[in-house]
Amino acid sequence: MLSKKTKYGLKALTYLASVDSKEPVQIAEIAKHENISQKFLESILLTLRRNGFLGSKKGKGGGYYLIKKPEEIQMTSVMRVLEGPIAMVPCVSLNFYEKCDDCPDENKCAVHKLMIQVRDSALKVYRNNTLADLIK
Amino acid sequence: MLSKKTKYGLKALTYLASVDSKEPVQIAEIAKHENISQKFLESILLTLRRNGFLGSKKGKGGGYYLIKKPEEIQMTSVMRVLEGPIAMVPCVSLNFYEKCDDCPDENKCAVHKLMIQVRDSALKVYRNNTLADLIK
DNA sequence: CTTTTATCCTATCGTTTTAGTAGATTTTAA
DNA sequence: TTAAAATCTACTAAAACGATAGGATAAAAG
Repeated sequence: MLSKKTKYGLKALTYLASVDSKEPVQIAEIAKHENISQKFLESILLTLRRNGFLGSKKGKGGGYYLIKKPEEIQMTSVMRVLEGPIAMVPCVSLNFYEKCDDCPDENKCAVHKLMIQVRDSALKVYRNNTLADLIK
Repeated sequence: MLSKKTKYGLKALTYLASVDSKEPVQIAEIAKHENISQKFLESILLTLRRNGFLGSKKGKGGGYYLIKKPEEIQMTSVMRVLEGPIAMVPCVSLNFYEKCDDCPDENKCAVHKLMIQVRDSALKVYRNNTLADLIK
């Protein structure tokens, strides 16, 4: 299941990409437009800012804005920041690899074999989609 | 993340497929071989039996066995029973569809657009793999 | 018919994750 | 100096996860 965090984060990003203004957009506006709890969205935008997707401005006239162009924002990186590993098991994760303690030999593991394929197919989709693709 | 339930269920199925015996295999044997808590595995095998993947026999010489041939067991159906919907959001699920209450128009939703692609790519993999493929 | 072996079933439980909420603080513009 | 906005810290309710406990049921062996 996709977490609400990821879902809301993606919606916020696409909203920012679609308004395409040089002026910062306020949390309240995004929350209202996308039907998201404002307080919850706050924390999501914060992590997006800390991870280099958004810039912010405080005080009156403040808000959030995209730092990069939508065409330059790949879904792989967005998903990794919001949702975590793309792989469904740590033992097939490229960026968050961990060995299974119950599994003596990865190469003979059926779960491993299947999840490698699932990971690759998901990666293909995420690499193929930028923020710009999603707002077309 | 793949749940332990699904992971263990898959391992149990592949073990049963690989021993390929006409005799039922006991839970204890599977649990030991795959390093799974026996009690936990019990409940997993039970749901696999209730969903038509396994047969069982009680008493001495009892245990579990595959009902169908490994070539006939598709990963789509296994995943749906153990893990639930293949889609990451209910609004793109084929078998468990649900409308999002926050989303006014699915066709304009970026999350929807992306998750449709992810679902299709995962489905492709699961449809492409039977239990027999995983033990090769 | 009794004992043993194994599945079946229901209930419970501790931990972690999720999806928030509350409230005070800091920064900026007017 | 006041109002508007993001920032930060802490807390919480509910659900999901990963089991565990203990008895019920069924079948086979003696």
